[in-house]
Amino acid sequence: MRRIADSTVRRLSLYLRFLEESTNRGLVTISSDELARRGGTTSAQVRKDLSFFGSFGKRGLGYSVPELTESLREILGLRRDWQVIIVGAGKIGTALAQYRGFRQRGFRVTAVYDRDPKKIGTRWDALTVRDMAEIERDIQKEHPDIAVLTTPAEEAQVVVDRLVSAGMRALLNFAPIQLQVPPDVTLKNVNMAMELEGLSFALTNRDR
Amino acid sequence: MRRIADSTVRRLSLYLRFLEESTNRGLVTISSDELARRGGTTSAQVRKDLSFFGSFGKRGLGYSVPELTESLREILGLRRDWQVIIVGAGKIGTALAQYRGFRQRGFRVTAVYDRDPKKIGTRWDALTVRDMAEIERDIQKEHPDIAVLTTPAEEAQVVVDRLVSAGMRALLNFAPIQLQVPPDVTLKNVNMAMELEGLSFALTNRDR
DNA sequence: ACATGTGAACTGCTTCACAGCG
DNA sequence: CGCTGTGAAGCAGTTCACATGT
Repeated sequence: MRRIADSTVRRLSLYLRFLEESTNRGLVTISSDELARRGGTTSAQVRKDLSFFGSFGKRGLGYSVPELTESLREILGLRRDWQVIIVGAGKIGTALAQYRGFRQRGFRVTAVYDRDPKKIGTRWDALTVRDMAEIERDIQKEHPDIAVLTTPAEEAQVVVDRLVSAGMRALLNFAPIQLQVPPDVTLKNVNMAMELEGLSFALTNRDR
Repeated sequence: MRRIADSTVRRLSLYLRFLEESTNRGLVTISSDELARRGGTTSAQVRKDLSFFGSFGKRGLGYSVPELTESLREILGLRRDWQVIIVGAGKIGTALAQYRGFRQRGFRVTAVYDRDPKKIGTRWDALTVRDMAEIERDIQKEHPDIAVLTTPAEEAQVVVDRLVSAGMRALLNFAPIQLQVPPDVTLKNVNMAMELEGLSFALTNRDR
């Protein structure tokens, strides 16, 4: 398989969302044009994105909603559940741990870590905040798939180094800092400061 | 001014972060190469990014940390404060409203809205949750600059339409849905579901 | 007739490489 | 000599346009 662009994967994720919505509305087929309108892209883009993985449509007709849904789940690796740990039990970590959308999509939060003794042992729903000191042991025992980082920026790189050497290979970073990871580790960033500054730039330079 | 790529603006935001860090470490000058290493890019990229806005460096020397910091603040529109409202007082909205990083960077959360009567009137810090019904009036009176959307996905588009017709021109959307806005409105998305699915894809297709 | 699938053209971001200047 | 600033080249992602299959 040829290398797939990040932008393509993001759009596949969107298409899947529309397909799920279409299923709920009882639609049986959908065209690349309809998928494109909802995703703010073009029909050619939709077809090109899908073409990297195979031929899923019927000429003259469009795509079968259930079949394309299943194909996208397969492509995105969503036919299985993923074990997620959250590192950092601050405001955002807490909010994420309790966020329903995760489990609904097959991302099961199985542990939350913090190093603050006041937080360790606290319970939310079925989760107890664990001691950061135990994280290496736990990773080697429980093999979580994805770590979500919600520590303060100052600690994030140190924590990442620990997670990576303990074996984590997929990280979602919320700390407003660019982390360094080895090439076999996949890192995605959610950087609200950056997005806000993007809005600030747009507002400032609107009428150029 | 020529149209600036989104990716460029995001990097400028990163450069600014490193510059602030460099200031704290007492550095006086910095080279494009150093900026590049921290941002996971190349020195040519750094120089090209900056070149869209002017010449900030000294040949043979590099960039003055305080001068480049100030220039980037200017470019990104960060020499003023921005008024931010949060729409949706759920888990994530609550976490964001209390997030210190916002105010530190000049983004002042001035109001939080929800339509749930049980939440309206609740106080956090200096903020009281306001009734969603009053949002149009408030926008016209208080002229907030940026709205952060943390409503459930089902309600997000309706809320956006209300915000836009009330005059909002910059939106940061946390709902896992692609929103439609007119071309004069700037919309940025933070979509955790999409990032997680990107990680799922990477983990699944790693050894292609 | 209609919508897909895809090579070819195009657009625009990134990288190169070097002239220019301190 | 070192590092910036920048045209030119390279490359990746997007769009076009049409042959193809139903």
